[in-house]
Amino acid sequence: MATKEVVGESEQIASDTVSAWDSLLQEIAHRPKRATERKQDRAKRTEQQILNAALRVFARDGISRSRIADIAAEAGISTSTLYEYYKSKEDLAYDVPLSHLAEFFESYHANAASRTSARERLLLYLVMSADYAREHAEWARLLYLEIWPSVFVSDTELRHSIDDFTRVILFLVKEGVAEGWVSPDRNPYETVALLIGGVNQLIITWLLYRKPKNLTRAGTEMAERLIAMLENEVRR
Amino acid sequence: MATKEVVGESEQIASDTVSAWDSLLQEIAHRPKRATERKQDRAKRTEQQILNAALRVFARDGISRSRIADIAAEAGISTSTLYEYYKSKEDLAYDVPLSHLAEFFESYHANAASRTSARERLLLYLVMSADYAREHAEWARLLYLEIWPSVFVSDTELRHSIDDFTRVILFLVKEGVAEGWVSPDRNPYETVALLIGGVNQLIITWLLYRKPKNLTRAGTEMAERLIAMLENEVRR
DNA sequence: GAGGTTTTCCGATAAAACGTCGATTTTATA
DNA sequence: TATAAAATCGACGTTTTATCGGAAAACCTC
Repeated sequence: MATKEVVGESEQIASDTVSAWDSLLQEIAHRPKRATERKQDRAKRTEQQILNAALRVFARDGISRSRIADIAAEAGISTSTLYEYYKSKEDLAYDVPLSHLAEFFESYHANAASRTSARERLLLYLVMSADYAREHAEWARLLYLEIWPSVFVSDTELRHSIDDFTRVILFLVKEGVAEGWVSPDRNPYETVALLIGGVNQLIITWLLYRKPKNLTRAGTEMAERLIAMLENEVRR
Repeated sequence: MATKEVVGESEQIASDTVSAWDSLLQEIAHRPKRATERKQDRAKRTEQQILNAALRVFARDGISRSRIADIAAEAGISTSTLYEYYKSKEDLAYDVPLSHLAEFFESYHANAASRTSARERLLLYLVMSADYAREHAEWARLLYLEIWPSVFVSDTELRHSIDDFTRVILFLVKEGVAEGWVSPDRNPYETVALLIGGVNQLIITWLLYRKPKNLTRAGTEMAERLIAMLENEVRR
């Protein structure tokens, strides 16, 4: 926390940092939706039904085994109507996780407001990632097991959102260096890979085998451990 | 390294450990191939051509966009012949990475022979994982970006092989506890997730963005850092 | 090396899933 | 309530996956 003695440039930086943080999360949580929005209420409802149905079917059967016809049926519409909304199965699959991802960012932004240090914010971020996956297992299964790594998401709204996920951590790691608890000698990108990798691996294992049983607890433990490890690197 | 004074039970354990290690890698590197093996040489060649063609096409187009007809053409056979070998595209996709994976285990086993401590063996394992991915980028792209997380690999030969990948690390982590450089207070599965996660995230990032430019170097750095972090946890 | 058997290969075709289009119904609005 | 725009759907064409029966090649035995 900045002391009152510190003024001028330092103050400026602190203020810049706060605003940079807020605008980063603002931008991330409210990425522009698709250009063409539906005009009628009925259509908005239909769109939502499609997304819900798609999430269920994709999570149950996997994207490649899922059939457009099944999703349409589940949504209570005809196959051809679905094509009015999405031009292909791939297109649909890449749109499904977006709303949840935005919701996660928003929820995180709200919760992070009370945390002042980058250290606490990072801890919260990692813990919340795991917990959100547990709460929304269908979504998580789709995102982590089927879509995240896929190359073909490039140049998609979704790829940007996934990259945002990384950007937040990168931002906090750099602040961590400024705060002095992250080693400045380490490549920040490497540190990011370390953090995301550890947590994601935990989530993936849980999605595949339902182990560890308590993902929230395991996520917290992992997050605390990772941060403690980073701190250990500087104090020597 | 065991001192000469230590004999009897301790010696026994050391010997058991070595043999457990060797038999683990033996088992892993030589998992039984598919039950029905081809009888004629011509057919064996055809099978190889299919696998090579499939790797190329899958890596280029992604599994879901790839067409069986394209793979067959690339392999120089008819579509129906391909179906004599694999009952579906999915089946084929899950068989493709296997031979490379076995090769990796074998290569690792050979290289690890000269390393005596679990620490060195673990380091080598992590470094070699990254390096093998760099050397066999098409294979790595298929395995890491498309298949590894997929739920539907369950009950497949491939899933066993992927689990083997984890088992080796788990084995070494437990030995690390015995050797005293891994904290016994930590859940070994968590430690494994940490290690695999960090390295895999690095590999995935490289496959997607070709960053970091030098994967071998980055992999070595990451592996050394991870192990140093584990060591930091015990010395306090 | 001829005859018989098994293995491998392929063309034709069925089955399934994807995707399009014009006609029809519903909604918004004036 | 007349009209235009938006949304829906059934019918149909296309693409991709998968099957099957028979031809061709390899193998085996005498």
